Amino acid sequence: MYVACERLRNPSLIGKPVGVQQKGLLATASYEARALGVDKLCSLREAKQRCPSLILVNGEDLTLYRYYSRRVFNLVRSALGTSPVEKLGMDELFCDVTDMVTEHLAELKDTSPHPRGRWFSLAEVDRTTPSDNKGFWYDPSSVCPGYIIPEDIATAAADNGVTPSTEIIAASHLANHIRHLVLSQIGLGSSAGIAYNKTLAKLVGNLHKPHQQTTLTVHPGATDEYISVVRELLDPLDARKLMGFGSKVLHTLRDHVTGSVRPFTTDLAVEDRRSDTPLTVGFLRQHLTKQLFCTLLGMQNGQKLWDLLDGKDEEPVKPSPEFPLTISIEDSFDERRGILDWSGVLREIEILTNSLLRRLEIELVDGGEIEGVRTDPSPSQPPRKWQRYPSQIRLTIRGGHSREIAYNANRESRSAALPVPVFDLDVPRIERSQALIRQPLSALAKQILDKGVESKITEKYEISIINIAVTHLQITPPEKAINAYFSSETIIGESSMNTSHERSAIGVAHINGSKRARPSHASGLDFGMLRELPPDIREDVLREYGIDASELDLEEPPNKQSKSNSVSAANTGPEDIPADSPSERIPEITWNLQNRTPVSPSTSDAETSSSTEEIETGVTECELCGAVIFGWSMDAHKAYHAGS
DNA sequence: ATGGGTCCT
DNA sequence: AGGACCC
Repeated sequence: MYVACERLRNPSLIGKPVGVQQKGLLATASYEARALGVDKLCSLREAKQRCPSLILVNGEDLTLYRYYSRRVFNLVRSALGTSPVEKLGMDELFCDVTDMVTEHLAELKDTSPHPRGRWFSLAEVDRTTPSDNKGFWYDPSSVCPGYIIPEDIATAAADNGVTPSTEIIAASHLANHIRHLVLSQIGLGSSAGIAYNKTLAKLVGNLHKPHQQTTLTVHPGATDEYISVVRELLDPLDARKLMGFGSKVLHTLRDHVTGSVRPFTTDLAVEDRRSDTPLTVGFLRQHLTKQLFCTLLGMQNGQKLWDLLDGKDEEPVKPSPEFPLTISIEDSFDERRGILDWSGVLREIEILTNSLLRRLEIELVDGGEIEGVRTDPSPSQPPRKWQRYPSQIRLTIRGGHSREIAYNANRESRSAALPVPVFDLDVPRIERSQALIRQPLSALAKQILDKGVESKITEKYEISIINIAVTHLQITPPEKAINAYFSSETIIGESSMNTSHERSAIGVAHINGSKRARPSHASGLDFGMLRELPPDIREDVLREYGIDASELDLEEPPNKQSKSNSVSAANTGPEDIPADSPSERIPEITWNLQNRTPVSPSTSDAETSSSTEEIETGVTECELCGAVIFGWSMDAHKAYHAGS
């Protein structure tokens, strides 16, 4: 999906081997690149070595992908009306189309046959799309578009007497139509799986990847038909392909298998499992028991996972809320960047905080967001109103760069109330960021870092990840804060005491960082950071160093690494989308039609050819600046406004 | 591993 | 607050 989005921004990438880079790692690669031997998640070095022609794009900034993810989500939701649509990550959706299909089939009863086939009526897509998007024709005699499981069902239906249900056929055509909608209106290709539950839909959706869909027609009614088809499908698979079988679960199961099965078996197949062969679904079901699952994995979870081995899954499609539950931003640091003194830590936290506040304005403020992501009800007057108010802020730090730390190990987090004044859009963002550092973030960082004995000795912190999250998004505005959060005036009361405390903490860190040398001009004062501090804090720090602020010309950068440059390079740069970026194409969607009726997930990648009537039709005028723009580049143009 | 997310304990 | 899972 990332490659597909990049191709919408830069069509010259179409058809070429493209890799998306995040730090030293290849986050994903186009199918062309995969054909040349490049794997997802391999190191950059390995990728370049295996495929010298690989074109790399940096994908550390997710803004573009979030934007298309939102658009696809909104498009699918609007097409499906009240049907639940659940997002899984940025590029997969589950859809429970039970009600829609049921209504469709009910309507069919009192409709006479039509030469064009059957009309499937949809919810209105949205006001920018042609009216014929309120439904589509399909030919029920074509059975299901794309691949079908079991394979012979289309041809041998008459023999078997097993024919796909009318509902799964309708769902399959619906999936096909939605995929067409996403391609034609957004320019992203996709694959889909259609089945009677989430797990099976997701599973079959991954079977035929670029731009295909797969329908598993059998209903989990415990019939012999269902059992045999699903076992044939699932048994040979690595259990990791089932949702919920993650690394811990499989490790637990493997430990049990290698420990308890080996002593009393000579089965070569079992011996194999001890080394590296994957645990298959069939092996687990045949050699383990439900009771064992419950013992090993917990009562509830064990039951659920055990049922999954038979393709049984009752998980509902949970409608994803319009706004996420948390919004977070993070950066990772290697050995070169990740050895920081206290002021370095604060500097990185400030950069991240500023990025986070920018994102909150884009995603939570109505009137300030990228057009098309959420619709603005009255373009004439900009309301600029917060749609959600996070109430907590959390700082997470992962220390250490050693190879052998387990995934997610060493992460520590602390959270605090989010000060209400961050919502004041009249205050410049950088000031609000700095206030957040002062106000809870530096204290949270201290709580996490100053517990490390080692760091106290060296005055250096070994840091590999910093993450800042806002959580508990509320619809109702918080109580109005009593001011002074941003004020440089000293006021009486608790808030001024807190502030004062934090200031002195910053000053101390500086002194320690310079090996407690005499505070002087030549000592370890970080001028770059000093300039970043709000003037009142800066004065306090200087006072601790015994420096008269008037001796310094802080407006003149001591070196050319001015702070605003570094902020821009580290975080805002990639968000500045060129106004003349060309058009689009692409991604992966997984989506799903669920339970009593079909589910489908899907994923896929860009494709090259024609995506688009809509995309290439004509010229339109930008609502914001009046520029006349080709339709296909309007998204990028608007993103340009949003990012500036 | 990256830069995100969700839910459960 | 951390841990498991997902992309």
